[in-house]
Amino acid sequence: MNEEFNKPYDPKAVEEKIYNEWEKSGYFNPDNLPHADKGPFTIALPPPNITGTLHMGHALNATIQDILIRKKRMEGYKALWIPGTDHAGIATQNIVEKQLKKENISRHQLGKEKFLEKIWEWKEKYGDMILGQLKKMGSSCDWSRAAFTMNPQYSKAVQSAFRQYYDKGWIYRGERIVNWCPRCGTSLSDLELEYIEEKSKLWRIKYSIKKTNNLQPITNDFIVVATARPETILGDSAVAVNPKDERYKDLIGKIIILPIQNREIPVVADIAVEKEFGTGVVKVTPAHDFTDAEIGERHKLPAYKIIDERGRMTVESGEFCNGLKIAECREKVIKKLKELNLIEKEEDHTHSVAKCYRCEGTVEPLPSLQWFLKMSELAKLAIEAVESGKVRFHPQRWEKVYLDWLKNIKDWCISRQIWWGHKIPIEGSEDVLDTWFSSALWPFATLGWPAQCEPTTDDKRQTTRCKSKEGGDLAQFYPTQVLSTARDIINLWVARMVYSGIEFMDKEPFNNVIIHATILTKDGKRMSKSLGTGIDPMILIDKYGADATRFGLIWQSMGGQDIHWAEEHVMAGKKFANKLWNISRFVLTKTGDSFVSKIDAGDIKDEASRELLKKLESTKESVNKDIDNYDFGQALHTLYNFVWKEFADKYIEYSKDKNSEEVFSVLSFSLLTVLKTLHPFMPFITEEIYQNLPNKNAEFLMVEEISN
RNA sequence: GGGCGCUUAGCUCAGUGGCAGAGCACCUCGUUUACACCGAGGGGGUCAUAGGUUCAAAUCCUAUAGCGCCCACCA
Repeated sequence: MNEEFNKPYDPKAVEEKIYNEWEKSGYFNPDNLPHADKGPFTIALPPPNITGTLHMGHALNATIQDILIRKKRMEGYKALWIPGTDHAGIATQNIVEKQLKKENISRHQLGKEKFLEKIWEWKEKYGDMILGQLKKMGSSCDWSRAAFTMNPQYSKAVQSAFRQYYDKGWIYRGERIVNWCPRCGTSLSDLELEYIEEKSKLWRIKYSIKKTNNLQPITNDFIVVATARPETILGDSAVAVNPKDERYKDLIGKIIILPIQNREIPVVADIAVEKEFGTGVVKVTPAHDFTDAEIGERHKLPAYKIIDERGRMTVESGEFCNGLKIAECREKVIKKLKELNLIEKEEDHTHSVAKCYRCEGTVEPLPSLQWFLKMSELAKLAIEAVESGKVRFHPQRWEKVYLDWLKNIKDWCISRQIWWGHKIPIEGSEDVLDTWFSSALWPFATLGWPAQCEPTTDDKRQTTRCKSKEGGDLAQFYPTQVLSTARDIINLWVARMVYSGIEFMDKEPFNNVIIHATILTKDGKRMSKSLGTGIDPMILIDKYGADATRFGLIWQSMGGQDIHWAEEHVMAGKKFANKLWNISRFVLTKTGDSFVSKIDAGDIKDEASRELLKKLESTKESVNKDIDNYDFGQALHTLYNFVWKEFADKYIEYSKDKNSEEVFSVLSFSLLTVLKTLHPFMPFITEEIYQNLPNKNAEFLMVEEISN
């Protein structure tokens, strides 16, 4: 027995050494697996953004995927886990910009070329750091295939995808109201907004009605509109009421004198107006509100762009506020209206405001010339994939989130006015693509699409399809089997991968989607770096070891429920590792040269031994079943219970005064079986113990054969 | 406004029709050579509330309350 086999178990002495041995073996690459006689089993790691380091969610997700990959590898599949990182457009640009700001440099001072160099430097540093952290977790990824969403070959995939959409007429350019982040200076898609509740005011403002002639009696000489954004008065081009609202029936068609601007605008009837809200009269600002834009279109109203891309009032807003910031203009307008005695009432009002998901600045709807991808056909593909059951979510309830979004989808604004990203491959456009445009291609772009394709024409769908070249990765490893990811990117990413896979590869990119738990603080708050409520998985690894950290994460993942993080389960994992360590020492000391790796259960006569083997068998079955159902926590509980209660407390105690070959064989066989079954969950310690067995079947436990 | 999830021991959570469970914490005993990161034993719960179905409800149904999340054209 190895003299390292001292007590207690020390993960630090083991984990790095074992990981290096695994890497050296080459077995993370399925091409090198000695007995992979079953089909390929592929998982594409959701590429972490290069914006920082890994958090608990990444750690949980890496563990889940590693469990699946390691189990399949041991079962004889050509197991491939493709790792990589995402360039994460706006997020990365912002973080590098912040970095520069500390040195008092703006990206504009630096210039585009130099700035992009800085980002590439950042990418090298943090990209490597992230991959290093995945290794510390024990992730058995094939690093030789590591991908990055801005690698040269990946860029080719992005261009091919764009071209194919363009050739089909699904990409178009248009001046439309988009979500605009003045701080980032770019458009955003609907999914890139975060809404937060803000306390504000609702102002009731009097708009006077123009007298047409003296013969027409008018009941009031003004009407009252309610608004939360008085500064947009400057861009009003109508006032609208509900056509069925009896109160305002006579008003439809009348002319209103817009305050401050003194512009004449009509009263229109539109179904978008709710009779019950506010006064039932709404001001219409077609350039700066999505609903108002629709009303404007229906009534052919002019759109005055009064707010510009920097969040300042434009010339078109008039001399009154020209050049002011939005908030300044609001103050000024309110002051003026008060002077004119046009504010009837000012009341407290809470409403949700759209914020940029990357910088938290307020997003302004404004008209802008952008590129769009037509979604109607693509959405159909993604909907069908889930409704037909070809793609399944676990837990299933997330399918609703996916389908609800796809069924109400709008065209996707794919252009961004930032520097870091894939340039739109059209002459004269400086825009880059939404970072999710490239992420959407991940499951096949990482495997060599489109280089490994022979294009074939599909008349039915009038599209060029990819027929994967034989022998290449794409033919061999696409589609992947499972995707495991966080719930907040179901639509942002999962849905887009599904239709992209079908559109370009004619095959869903995966059949099963695991939506793993979200990890919250103990009192149910979001873990956040800025609030200091986050927990760094690397610190846990340092304190308790990677196996214990993985144990703690999985122990708490039950049925996809959110996890209120409790560190004591990681400590339990550390104790369990130590228990296993001592069990192994006992078994190895006791059995010595009699250690056997195979037994014939039928030959065992001893009653307690037969009983243990029965329980061992049912534990194995139960664990396999649970993993197949993605009930990882349940599987670990079952295994833990067997090892500690049945094997250690009962059988090992029983075996102490027995010295028969029969008992020795049951002890050794049970230990080996436990190591194999537990290896996907706690790979380091199980591998280390395996290395100390007197006779073993394989070079590494990682490639030991197990049956399912 | 719509949707989803949760509420079980001090804490974190399993348990989906048949005697209330685990980990941690707590108490008692135990320096038996695998392990004190241990072993043997123990205390502790009106299963959010109200009503219903059933021989039987933590579990199924209805309503209510609280917590959390998501979506929406919240003027």
